[in-house]
Amino acid sequence: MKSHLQTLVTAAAAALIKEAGADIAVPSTVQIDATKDPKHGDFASNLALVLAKPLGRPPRAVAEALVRLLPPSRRVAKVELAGPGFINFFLAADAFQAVVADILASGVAYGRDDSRQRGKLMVEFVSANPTGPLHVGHGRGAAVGDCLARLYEAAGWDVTREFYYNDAGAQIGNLGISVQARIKGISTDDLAWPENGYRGDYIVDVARAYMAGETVVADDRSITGAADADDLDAIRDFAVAYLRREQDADLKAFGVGFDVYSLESALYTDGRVERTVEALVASGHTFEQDGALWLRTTDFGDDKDRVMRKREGGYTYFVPDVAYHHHKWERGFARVINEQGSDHHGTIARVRAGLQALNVGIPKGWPDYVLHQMVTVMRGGEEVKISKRAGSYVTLRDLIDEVGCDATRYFLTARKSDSHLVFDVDLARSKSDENPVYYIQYAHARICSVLRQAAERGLAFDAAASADVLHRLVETQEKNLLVHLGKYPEMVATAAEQSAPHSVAFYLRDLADLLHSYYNAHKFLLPDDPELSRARLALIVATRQVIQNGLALIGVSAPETM
RNA sequence: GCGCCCGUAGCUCAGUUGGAUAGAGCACUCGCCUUCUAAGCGAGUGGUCGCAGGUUCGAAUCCUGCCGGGCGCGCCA
Repeated sequence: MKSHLQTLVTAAAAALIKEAGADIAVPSTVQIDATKDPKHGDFASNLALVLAKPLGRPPRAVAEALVRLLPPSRRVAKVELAGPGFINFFLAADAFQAVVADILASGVAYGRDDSRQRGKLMVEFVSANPTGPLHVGHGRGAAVGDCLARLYEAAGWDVTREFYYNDAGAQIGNLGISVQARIKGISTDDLAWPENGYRGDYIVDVARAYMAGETVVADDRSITGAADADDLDAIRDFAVAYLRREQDADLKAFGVGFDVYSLESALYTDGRVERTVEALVASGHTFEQDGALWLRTTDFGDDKDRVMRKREGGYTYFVPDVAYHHHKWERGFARVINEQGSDHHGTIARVRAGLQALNVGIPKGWPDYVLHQMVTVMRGGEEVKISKRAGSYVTLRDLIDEVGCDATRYFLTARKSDSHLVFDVDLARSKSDENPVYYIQYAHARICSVLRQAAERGLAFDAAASADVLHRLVETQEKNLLVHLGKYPEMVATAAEQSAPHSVAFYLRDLADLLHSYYNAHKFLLPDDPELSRARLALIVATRQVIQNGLALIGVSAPETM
């Protein structure tokens, strides 16, 4: 609808410029906006205001000329001038009603572009190291990252979900020592407890499973406990697999899955780290100082140079990071989105700088980043900080167990990711009108309920019989609903473009709002007027479809009863 | 000190590639269930969009400077 109006207005602008003999270009994208106030029609254009200055004529005069030159359209019922020079479009009723037929015909594909023609795209997210249970912050990353992946898929990208982790470094060594200490009966209160040991209760579970000779199977590895208290390598390998399995279980309970797991250790064993160093040295951007090897990342916009090889030997994490991202590029991902906590934002400039130094044709701003801010968990008006299991932080599992997967996903998705998020546990678990999750799901369940009643009363919905009765949808609530349903594809496209999953949650909240208002104002099952009944059922079935499609994007279920 | 992010109603937050009178939920006040689920609806109260300048037909939105909060600034990851 919007693009149709853009075509009309662009044509009018071209004609006007020609008529005036002016040497200016028609703006490449003519702005057409849905109006806020129905008095201003359905859509409005500010083009006359934009063209007034270059044409050297008052905005109102430009607007009048544009209206005069506007090609006729069956879908436009009326055009008005208003305010300083806005052109307001009033559309014909059937232009809105047609969206119902469109949705019913498209089904789950409504709002989607399933062609995958836009190319390969990777979303790397969560990427937690296997040293403990996932915490709320990982949960936010999982919810946002997975929703982004679904949005990009809906927008026509061929999406790969990737999880990157370190299974070898100092943190993992520390993990092994911690488990070994527990095996030997050392507790966190003892003097012998390792200085930087992981203190959470889950370490005890790992130790017990290892000594019991359990076999653990994670998504990307499996291992059997060797039950040897002195074999630190075996303990470490077992602990990694055990904690990976725990994380997989949490992610599965959260409805999040991955296509690829990448290991930092693999970058060393397959020689990529070494090759990266060689390539960077060959680039001429490295130098030796204080016994260390540095990369002059300041040549590429970083605010200080970075060490690659430490004085005592061994590479900093920066090198495998560059190697890893170079590999992503080689794998053919023209677009990569790294979803991370904003506390890591300092790494962005140096990774991009390292990739530029390689000089292999990677664009300057590649890869993209979506950062999320911290999550504060509140219960009973107070901040919750401690989980028994993890020791020092609230786990994702805690939240799922307490408020459920649906509410957790909704609350972690429904905020702009670069804003701090206050997760109110009491609100999320309340089964009342205060809770937006239930509000949206209730709208869906209500429609299902009406359809059950319809079947019982012999008014069962029939898509084929509804196509030619849509002109009966003329009430205010029906118009509002039709307009909002028509905006769904644009919402999906914009949310993907702007990497803004929260707009899906807000759209659904508004859609549910319109449905509930409609429900309270009008009846759907009208034995005395089967034609109107068919039209209204078609409208709410279309609404149900869009609620389902939207909830699917944020990974929240659409229950048929509540 | 430097860099990034945030500051909008009492609370939690939308709205930021400049558009018409700044929105929603909660809370508060008043109404609505013999009728398809009241987990719902309607009406009302509530704002110097952190502050001060600037840019222009027009600024919550763009620019500059302040104030307040978060995060980062390791030869840790």
